[in-house]
Amino acid sequence: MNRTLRMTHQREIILAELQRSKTHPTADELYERIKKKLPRVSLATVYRNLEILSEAGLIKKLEISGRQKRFDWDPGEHDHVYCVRCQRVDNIETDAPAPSVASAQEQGYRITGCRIEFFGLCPKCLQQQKNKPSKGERAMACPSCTTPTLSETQRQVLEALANTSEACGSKELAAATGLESKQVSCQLTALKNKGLVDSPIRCKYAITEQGKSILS
Amino acid sequence: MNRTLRMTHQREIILAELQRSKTHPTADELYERIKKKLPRVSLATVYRNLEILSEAGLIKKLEISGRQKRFDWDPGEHDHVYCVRCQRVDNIETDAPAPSVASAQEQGYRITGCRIEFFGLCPKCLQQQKNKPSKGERAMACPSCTTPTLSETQRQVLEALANTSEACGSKELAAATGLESKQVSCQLTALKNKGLVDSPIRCKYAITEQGKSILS
DNA sequence: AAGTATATGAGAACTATTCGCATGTCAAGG
DNA sequence: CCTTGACATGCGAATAGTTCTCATATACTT
Repeated sequence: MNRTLRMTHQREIILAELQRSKTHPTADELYERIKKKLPRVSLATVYRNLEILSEAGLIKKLEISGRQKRFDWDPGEHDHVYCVRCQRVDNIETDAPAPSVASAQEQGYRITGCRIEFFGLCPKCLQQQKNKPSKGERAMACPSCTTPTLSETQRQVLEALANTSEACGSKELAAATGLESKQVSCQLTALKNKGLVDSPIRCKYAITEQGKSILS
Repeated sequence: MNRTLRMTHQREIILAELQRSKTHPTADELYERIKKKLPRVSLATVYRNLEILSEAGLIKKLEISGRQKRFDWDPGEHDHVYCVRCQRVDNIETDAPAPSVASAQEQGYRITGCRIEFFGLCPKCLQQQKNKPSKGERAMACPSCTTPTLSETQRQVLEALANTSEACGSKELAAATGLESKQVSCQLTALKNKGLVDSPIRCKYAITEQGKSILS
């Protein structure tokens, strides 16, 4: 009835690869690395084994703050910091006493443990933020900095905007593109959120550098 | 450039509904409740507004341990307990000092906050666990106790098993069902994991009570 | 009242993860 | 050394939770 764990080749590699990593990788970061040594592994196997190994207590599963799970080769007690920007997770040392179970008023709960997470910006993201002060609040809105993809309509609007020398209103753009003005203003909002367009004067729009570069 | 928040009807209702809840609901628990007052709302609206409201600081988003996000009408500082079994989340009071930012050795991080979560079993789940001592370790393996669904092949195997008076081997079952023995043993494993079948003697299988009940 | 900025509804898309099944492999026993 | 059954794997499909897209509707500002 109680299963016996078998140490298969893939399991060994997965464990080894995790143990050599200084950070706390996600399942698919590991998968990418493992594929180099074991080109035929399946992502499911990686997930499965990480799960199994952590149930067996050989590693630890970190379920930090809503995002992907991460895995820790060190199953001992320790706390973590994570970067709210790039999601990186590191160990952290604290000299505060761990809040004991006794210290909490457990209204009827049977408490079995406690997790402490710090969060903030990692050194790298801190650096980046200093370099580009990120005009306005926009940077916050868009967590990932990947190149945005444009819908057909958005491209049309953006191109029209690229052809004007000065900021112009949505009506002119509607005329230039042949689209309805409702549509245009809606697309402009989307483009603005992506940082491809900005609005130097209320209700006037201009293409940004980023907007130009995406067209080429 | 800086957006203005509009207090729309749906936003009001969402906020009101969250504020009246004693627990910390997930987005779609809220959605279900809100639909009763506002039948045409869309789930996306609920998500969007919860996000916006929490950015605005009117409510708080709880990203606890890997599962769904939950929302808290109280944006003030406080800690939480959650049930590892049913995922319920409650507030918890602790008399331990909050680990200050200073107490952590932030290797290059700029730390902006800290989160403390306790976990364990909530009163309800504690009760349930006492009532059924859950034979063996099986309960651990299957976190959710929902009725499992059977594939066609599994049902065949299970039915064959129901027709035998004693435990039997996979070969006999293969003969009885007309399936290949490989398939049968594979399905047996699946069925065993679901608790519908057990193996009183090594390599002999029998249907469990639960298995019988699922066939009817 | 007009016009712009914002918000919404509906459903598609996306991401991270798990499942189902056929097939492969290991270890023990005849 | 060959079978057998337990345990593993690869693959693709399924799922859950959440976000995005776009047309349309609504709230503010002037």
